[in-house]
Amino acid sequence: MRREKLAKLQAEGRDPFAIVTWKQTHHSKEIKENFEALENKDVSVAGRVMSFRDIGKAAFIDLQDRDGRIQVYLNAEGLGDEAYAHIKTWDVGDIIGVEGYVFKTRRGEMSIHAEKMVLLTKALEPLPEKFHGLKDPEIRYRRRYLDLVMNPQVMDTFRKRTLIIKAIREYLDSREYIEVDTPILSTIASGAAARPFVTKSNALNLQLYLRIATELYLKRCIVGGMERVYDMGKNFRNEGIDSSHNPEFTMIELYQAYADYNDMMELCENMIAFAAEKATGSAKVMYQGTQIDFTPPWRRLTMTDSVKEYGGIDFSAVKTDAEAQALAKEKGLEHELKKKLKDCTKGDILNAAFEKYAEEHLIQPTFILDYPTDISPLTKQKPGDPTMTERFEAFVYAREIANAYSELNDPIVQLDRFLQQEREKELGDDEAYTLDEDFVSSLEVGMPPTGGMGIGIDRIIMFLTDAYSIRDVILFPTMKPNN
RNA sequence: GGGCUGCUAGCUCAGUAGGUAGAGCAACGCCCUUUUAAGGCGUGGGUCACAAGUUCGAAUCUUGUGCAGCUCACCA
Repeated sequence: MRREKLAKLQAEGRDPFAIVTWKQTHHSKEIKENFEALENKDVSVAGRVMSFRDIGKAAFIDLQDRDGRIQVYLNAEGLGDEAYAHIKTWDVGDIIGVEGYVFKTRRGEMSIHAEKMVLLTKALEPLPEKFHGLKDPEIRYRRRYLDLVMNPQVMDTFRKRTLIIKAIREYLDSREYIEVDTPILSTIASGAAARPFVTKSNALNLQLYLRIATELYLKRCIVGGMERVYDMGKNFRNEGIDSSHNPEFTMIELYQAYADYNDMMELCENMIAFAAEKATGSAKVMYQGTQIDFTPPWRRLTMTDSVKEYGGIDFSAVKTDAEAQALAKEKGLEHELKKKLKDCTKGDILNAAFEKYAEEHLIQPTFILDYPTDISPLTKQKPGDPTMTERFEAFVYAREIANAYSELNDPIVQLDRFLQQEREKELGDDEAYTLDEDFVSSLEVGMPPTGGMGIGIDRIIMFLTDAYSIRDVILFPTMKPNN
């Protein structure tokens, strides 16, 4: 039916697809916000026909543009008999241009009294139903364009996404950080515990990996003397998909020379509070019915203290791996451990106890400090305690949103840590860190003491837009094909 | 990967003692000059996700497959 209408239009020499441009002087929202100034003035708008109420010798169209909707009133007096009859053949979903003057209907609806209307694009597929809209999550994600047309909240979320990302850039740029692009394709995917995607260069006849982190390249930039750098972009991890994981996701990593993890904590809480205010107008936001307050300073708690507080286990009294193993057995922690109990260090067991007892309680923004050395191969040890590192993770609503540390810059220790990881890999941990020899040699050139941090941008956006699933903040989430 | 749930008209959803498939909106036709989930009268529209099985007969029961959502595990 719509195809027949299109064919007729083309036969009549008014093919909408032949039109190249339309002069848009106003958007819906600015007309509504400046109604008094614009009343009886001419405007030109464009957008999609969302509903068409034909009442005979007059009709009303709800026109939707980037910012919302505005009603268009049309009749034969304003447009001429022939044009009016023609416009009545248009459909919901069509994209049109309208010129006319601004006025208010009897019911008080701010509207445009049409004087000229042009069909700019014919929609061959009808839109979902106007009242119930589009709900099916599969169609919403697969055909996001329909979701954007039908669900204004979705448009709002993705506009906020842009505001948040801009705010983060603004925050760092104003503090003399340099934004760089590090490689997405490389022969070694390291810098995080994750399996990479594998691809191949035809020209080089070479197996390449998609990056799982930007860390090792950014630290090379610090070695080179950039002092403050960041890379905000996609990482790729070949892992499962759920409501907080997408195989490709946006991450920022930033590094600051002559700083440590305490400086990173301050940067983290201030930057996220800044982004929250820019995007939502407040550092306090509602997330899934719970108020989250990002106002600095956030709570600071060591991992050991968190396990003591929430699990009633005092690891500061545990001296050896054997004692820790006995404790793990007593508390039934074997289940939480990846390795066999006898291969576990005190650090592995502390981390397992943290995940079991403490993590779920971390609703308001909280920094968990001082991670075991065994699970932190790129991190500097704490002065006076080689089993622990100067590392923190930030938690909100029991989810990790940031990971930061005082960077390990001793090339000899770093090589040892990588070799330990290689051994883990041989023991069957296919997510252990891969040795990057060139990175180690960059440390031999000399990296100043440096603080670094990674923040999951999608997760920050989830909290600031009240999104339950990461798919609601990624325009085109990864999906299996369905035919 | 495990468990649970869903898949019926373009959209939102009904539809089991197994018996020729329904509503609202959308579409099509007619009426209506300030409506707004406009209204009134009329009409058309389906490989019930896919495949096999049970049965005289399957949207409905059984098995398998696909996709999706939730959830647990894994993973930061």
